[in-house]
Amino acid sequence: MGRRSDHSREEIKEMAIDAAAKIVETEGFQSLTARKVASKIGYTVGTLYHVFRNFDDLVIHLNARTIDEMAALIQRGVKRKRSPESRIRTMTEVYVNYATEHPDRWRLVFEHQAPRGLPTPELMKVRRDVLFEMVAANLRELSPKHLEQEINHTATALWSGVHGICILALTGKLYLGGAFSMGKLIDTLIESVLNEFRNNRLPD
Amino acid sequence: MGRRSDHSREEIKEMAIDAAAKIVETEGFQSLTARKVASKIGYTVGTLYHVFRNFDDLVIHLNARTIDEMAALIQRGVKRKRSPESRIRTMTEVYVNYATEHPDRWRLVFEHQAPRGLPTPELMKVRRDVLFEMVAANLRELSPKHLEQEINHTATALWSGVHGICILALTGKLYLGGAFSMGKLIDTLIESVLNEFRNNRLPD
DNA sequence: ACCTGAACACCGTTCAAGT
DNA sequence: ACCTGAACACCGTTCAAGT
Repeated sequence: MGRRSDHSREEIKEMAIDAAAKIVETEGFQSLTARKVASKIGYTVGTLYHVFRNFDDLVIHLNARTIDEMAALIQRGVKRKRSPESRIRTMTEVYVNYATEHPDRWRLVFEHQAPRGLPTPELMKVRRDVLFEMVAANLRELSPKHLEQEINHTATALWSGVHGICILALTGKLYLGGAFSMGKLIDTLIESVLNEFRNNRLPD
Repeated sequence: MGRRSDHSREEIKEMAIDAAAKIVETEGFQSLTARKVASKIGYTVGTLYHVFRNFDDLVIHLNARTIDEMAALIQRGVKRKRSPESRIRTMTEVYVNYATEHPDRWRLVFEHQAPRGLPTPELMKVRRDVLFEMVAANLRELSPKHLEQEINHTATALWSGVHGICILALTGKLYLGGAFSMGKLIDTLIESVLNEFRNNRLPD
C-alpha cells in the first residue's frame, strides 16, 4: 500500500484545514478529531501526521485561517467608514457578527491551548495583534495628542472588554436580569471608554 | 470485590471533587480524567458513575465549588469597604487575584461546556448571577435614581469587560505593544464605565 | 447494596511494512 | 517517497458478576 501522490503535501494540508473547519462548524469544536478529518479527505490518520506535527498543529492552522477570515471581513467593513469612531464601532459589529455566526470556530481560537510548555507559534501572535492594532490606529487618529502608550492601553482595555461581552454572551453566561442585547452592551462600553479617552487628552 | 461501605455516597462525592480540584490545580484542567480522580480517592471508575451522572456532572460540581470559593473571598474583601465604588474595585481585585492564582480552575468554569443540547443546571445559573448582582447592587447604591434596567445593563457591561481583560491576560492573548498590567487595564474600564454611568443620571 | 473488573467504542500518536 | 494499517496507551461509559 502507500504511494498515491494524488495530492501534494500542500494540497493535503489545505484539504485537512477545510475539512476541520467544516467539522467544527457543523458538529462543534469538541467533535473535532484527527481521524474524522482524515476520513473526510480520504486519507488515513497517519497521513495527517506527515503534514502536521500533531493535532494541535492542525488546530493552530485552522485558527489562523479563522482569524484571517475575520480580519478580512473587518477590513472590508471598515473601508467605507470615514470617522475613527465609526470604524471602531464597525469593527466590533463585524467581530460580534462573525462570533455569532461561527461560534464554534470563534471559540476554538480562544479556548485552544497548546500543551503546557509549548510556546505559541509566531504565526498566531502576529494575527492576534492585528485587531488590537487596528483599534489603536483609530484611537491615534481620534486624538493624535495622546501618548503612544496611552493609546495602546486604551485600545487593549476597549477591545478586551468587547471580547468579554462577546464570549459571555455566546457561552450563555451573561447575567440576564434584564433582556440585554450584545450590541447595546458593547455600545455602552465603547461610549464609556471613548469618552474617558477624549476627556483625558492631557496625561499627568 | 464489591461492598466496602468505607464511605457514604456523600463522602465519596466530596472526596472526588477535592481530588478533581487538586488535579486541575497541579496538572491543568486538560489533564482531568475520571480514572485519575477515581484512583486518587482509592476507588474504581465505576464507582464515580454511581455518584455522578457522568464526567460533566463531576466537572459541574467542581465548578460550583470554585465559584463558591471565589464568591466567599469577594464577600470577605468587600465587607470593610464603605463606598460602592471601592466595593466594586475590591470585587475586581479579588476576582483577578483568584483567577491569577488558580488559572486552571478559573478557566474550567468558563470553558467547560456540557454536551450539546443538555441544559445548564440551575445549580450553575444561580452562581453565575451572584457576582453580576453584587455589581448591580453597588451601582444602585451609587445612584438610586437610575432605572433598574439601566443598572443591570451597566453592571453586565462592566463585569463582562473585566472578565474579558482577565481571560485574555490569563491565556496570554493580550496585545503587548506596551507592557500593561491587568490592574491598570481594569482601572481604566471601571473608571470609564462609572463616569459614563454617573453622567447619565437622567435617562432619555 | 455496594463496588469491581472487564468490555466497548472511541481518542492522539507512532512506525514498520508495503508499493 | 508516500501512504497504510496495526499497535500502543490512553479516554468516557456501561454493566454483569462478585461479596
